[in-house]
Amino acid sequence: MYSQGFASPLSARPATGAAVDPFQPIGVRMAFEPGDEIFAQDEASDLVYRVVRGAVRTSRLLSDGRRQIGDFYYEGDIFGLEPGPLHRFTAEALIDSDILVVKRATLKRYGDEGLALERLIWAATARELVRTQEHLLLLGRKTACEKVASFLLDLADRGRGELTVLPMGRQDMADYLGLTIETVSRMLTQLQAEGLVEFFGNRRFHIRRQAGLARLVAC
Amino acid sequence: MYSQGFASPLSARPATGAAVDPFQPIGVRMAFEPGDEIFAQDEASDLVYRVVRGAVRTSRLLSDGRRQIGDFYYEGDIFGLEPGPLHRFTAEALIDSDILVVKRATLKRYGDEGLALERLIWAATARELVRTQEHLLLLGRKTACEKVASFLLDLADRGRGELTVLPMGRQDMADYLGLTIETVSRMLTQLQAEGLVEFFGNRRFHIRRQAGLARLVAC
DNA sequence: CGTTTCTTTGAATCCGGTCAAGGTCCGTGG
DNA sequence: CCACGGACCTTGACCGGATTCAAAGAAACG
Repeated sequence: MYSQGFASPLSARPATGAAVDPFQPIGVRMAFEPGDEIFAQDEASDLVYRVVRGAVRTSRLLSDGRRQIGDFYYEGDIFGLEPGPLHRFTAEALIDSDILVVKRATLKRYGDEGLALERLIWAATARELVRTQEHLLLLGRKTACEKVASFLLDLADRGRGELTVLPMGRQDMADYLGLTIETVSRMLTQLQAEGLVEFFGNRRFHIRRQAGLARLVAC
Repeated sequence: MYSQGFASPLSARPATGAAVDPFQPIGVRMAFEPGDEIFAQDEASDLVYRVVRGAVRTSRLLSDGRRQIGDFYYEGDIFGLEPGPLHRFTAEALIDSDILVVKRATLKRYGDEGLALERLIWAATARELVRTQEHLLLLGRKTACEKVASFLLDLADRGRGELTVLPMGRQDMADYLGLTIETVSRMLTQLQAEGLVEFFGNRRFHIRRQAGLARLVAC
């Protein structure tokens, strides 16, 4: 639903393997390591980004250190779109990632391809809004257990395999869900004890009872 | 910042007084009473709405009755924009309101005016995203006291007078802030006791110490 | 002026947070 | 291959902010 089928220059796929994607005349491909900053809050936002490989988080810091994660972005996702001239969130790589970077202003020079891209950007903004609204509901009116269940289901929906990989640590999950790491951990333990999910190590899980989990999500 | 200066057919202003605005060739003006539904969740979303007079809330209901308010809209605000074909929130009038309703598909027929409108709609969507992101931070990482303080400041920033009117009841505030009415009430009492705001009746207040309130907001 | 609805206040409870160990995972080097 | 070390995760005990339950008080309406 998210990562496939964009017939546009931005659709560089890691599957091609090459360092410079042959289907990719626009933009620059950059590599980031875990924790690397891709752009910072309050920086000028004239670039658009696409995850070619890896995973990214956007976040905002309150003055006293509290942090809220805006969203996570995976292979194929576009991010860094801002309605204004400045980034309202910081973006950082969660794991080793290749990011395609395009100057927004140059898109217009690319004729049809540029137009297709502009359309793609509009679609990405729309998707951003929808996800943010869903996130709102989660933060405002769901319990800790429902939050964690929602998160796991959402993540599993993207991956196509039985086994889903968590590219982020517990602290990132907590800051996305508006919880503490301890609470996240406890809920994961609980969901596992109920036989709804099963973890293999800290960052691999699969959903045992989809319906049971879905019942917890509250919608 | 929000309600003035749109040089477009949608800028019907209540100040003109007439039931049918002379500057308003497009769209239909409709009247709503408190609690009236303007559109429902999961309804088709081919219309765009503008508050000519009054105030509106958008909200979403979980199956068990929990409710999250998406946002409040006041004079001049555009709402009902959806990235997809269906409304993801319900919209209801908070007080007696006049709403201008425009079919989105017809905009294209209006040439320059239609184009101006499309641009206006893009701007409104952008603003929507920014506000939703701010709301996210509030729900995820702010305390009850900070939430209420943020809310009052945000509302006061829109009105130009000393005295600000709350067009919504405590339950609506609570469902916007992810709290209960009791907690909202307690925080209001507390802020008043600290001399930061002053209430005149339940729905009128003014800010006594802007800086003191702002210090509570955490950003 | 009485009725209804909304708001405030108080007391008790509980969910999630805080603080503090203890355990696990995993990369590194012996 | 195993031992070590550090980062990350889990668990437990306790605490506290927000909710819940209950009732009193104000405001709005006819």
